[in-house]
Amino acid sequence: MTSHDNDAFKPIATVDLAIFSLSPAGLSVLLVRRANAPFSGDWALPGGWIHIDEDADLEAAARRVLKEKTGVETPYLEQLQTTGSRTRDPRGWSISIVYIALLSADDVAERQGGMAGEAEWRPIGGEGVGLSLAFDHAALLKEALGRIRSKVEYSSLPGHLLPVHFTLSELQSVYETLLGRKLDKSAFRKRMAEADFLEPVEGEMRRASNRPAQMFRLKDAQSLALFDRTL
Amino acid sequence: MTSHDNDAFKPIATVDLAIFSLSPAGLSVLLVRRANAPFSGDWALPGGWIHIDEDADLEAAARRVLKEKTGVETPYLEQLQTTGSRTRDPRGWSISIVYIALLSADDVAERQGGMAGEAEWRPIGGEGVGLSLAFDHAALLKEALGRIRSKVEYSSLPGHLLPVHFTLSELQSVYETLLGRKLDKSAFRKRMAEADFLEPVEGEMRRASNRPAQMFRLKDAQSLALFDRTL
DNA sequence: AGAATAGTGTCTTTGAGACACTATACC
DNA sequence: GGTATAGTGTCTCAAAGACACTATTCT
Repeated sequence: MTSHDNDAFKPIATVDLAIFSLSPAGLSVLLVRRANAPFSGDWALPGGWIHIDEDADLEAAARRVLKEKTGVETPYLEQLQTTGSRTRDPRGWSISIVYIALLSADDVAERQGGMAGEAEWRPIGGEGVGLSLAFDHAALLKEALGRIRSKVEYSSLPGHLLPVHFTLSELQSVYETLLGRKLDKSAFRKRMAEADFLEPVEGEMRRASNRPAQMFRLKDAQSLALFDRTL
Repeated sequence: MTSHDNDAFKPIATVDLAIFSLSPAGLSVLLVRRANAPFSGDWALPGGWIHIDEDADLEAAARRVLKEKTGVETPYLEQLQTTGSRTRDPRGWSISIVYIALLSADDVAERQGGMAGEAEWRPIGGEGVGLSLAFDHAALLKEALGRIRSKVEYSSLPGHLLPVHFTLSELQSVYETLLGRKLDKSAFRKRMAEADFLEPVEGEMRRASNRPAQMFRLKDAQSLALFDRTL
């Protein structure tokens, strides 16, 4: 047995989540207020220790944290990156494995009030949430935003933030919000048709005081589809 | 203090590296033969425990391992992903943070024989090295290859595998090797000029029994430049 | 001059963007 | 018919690929 089987030499390991959804104000992230030291009272990304007796693997740990904080079980979930250093947590050498989760608007609507206490959706303004966050979470959130904004250009990512059924106009609107620029309707529809990650919901139409619109759903709500080219 | 300050609840944490270079047979990866259990005698990606008294952060740990195994200090280094589960290491719940390193051909030439014993360059054939590897390292290597192959399409990645000075023809040839297809010379040169990550080495020319070729170097040997569009 | 590779110019085709048009509902 | 949004067609322009041509060295 080496000295490293002595647990005093092991770093601390947590899983932290950047959980995103759409609110009327645009893209929002879920933050929790810390109850305990360190950083007691500060806002932070939801997270928790890895439970080696309970979690089969890292993704299971991330899903457990997500379930605890939001009640949602099967969102889009992707590993972002891992940070670790001697100084990021005053309690000692610490590692954080960060995941990004995208919640469908349906999930968010269902869970109104059913969320863990002291958790709150904060809209994203420019670089972040305009709050100082615990640990290095402000930097982690910035990384997560960078990843999301870059993926909007070449993936089905925005579709995972909408309700399960949506129209092409609604989808285009989310792309425009996240990209911060207008897209051409004709070109957009051509790209969606090529990309082939949507399927029409037969018979379902969005009705209003105008021509009804075909509703669509993602062919696979668990994974992103990537485009050949950029939008 | 919670029960998780008891170290028996902490997972094991290691840093593992997929170190790539170019050999006459094409892209190669550095493997080491394990001296101790578990998987004693098997080939594995080079790696090691995080030394919480010595490593300031994860990247420092990766650089330390790289230096120990190859002697190289400043290659291109990027975090790939983190795996962790109860079953991947028989000693217990274990996390591996995986990094990709790209070694310049100059570094490899210098270190001939200066490498740690029982380390060996293995050429990549299709999906992997054609060996069964310790732990889940075969899957990790496959992920690393996927990342590399995808980045060749839209980044300066191949330039990091060449000697510090190289010609455009040599660079094109590496792109072609990694992509597995031929590229048009004219289009390739236009793209490289736009991408703007190369600078000519004034006065230096590759001489042979034909027209001499201008030599180039990367403007930044530590980071990748990304293209707007795909090759 | 011939061989070999470096480096550039041109033509054709493809695809994205701009924009206008048609379609179908409610009022 | 008027209005509002859905959905499609067309034209233009720019970028990418194919390919041919010129340039420069050594033998």
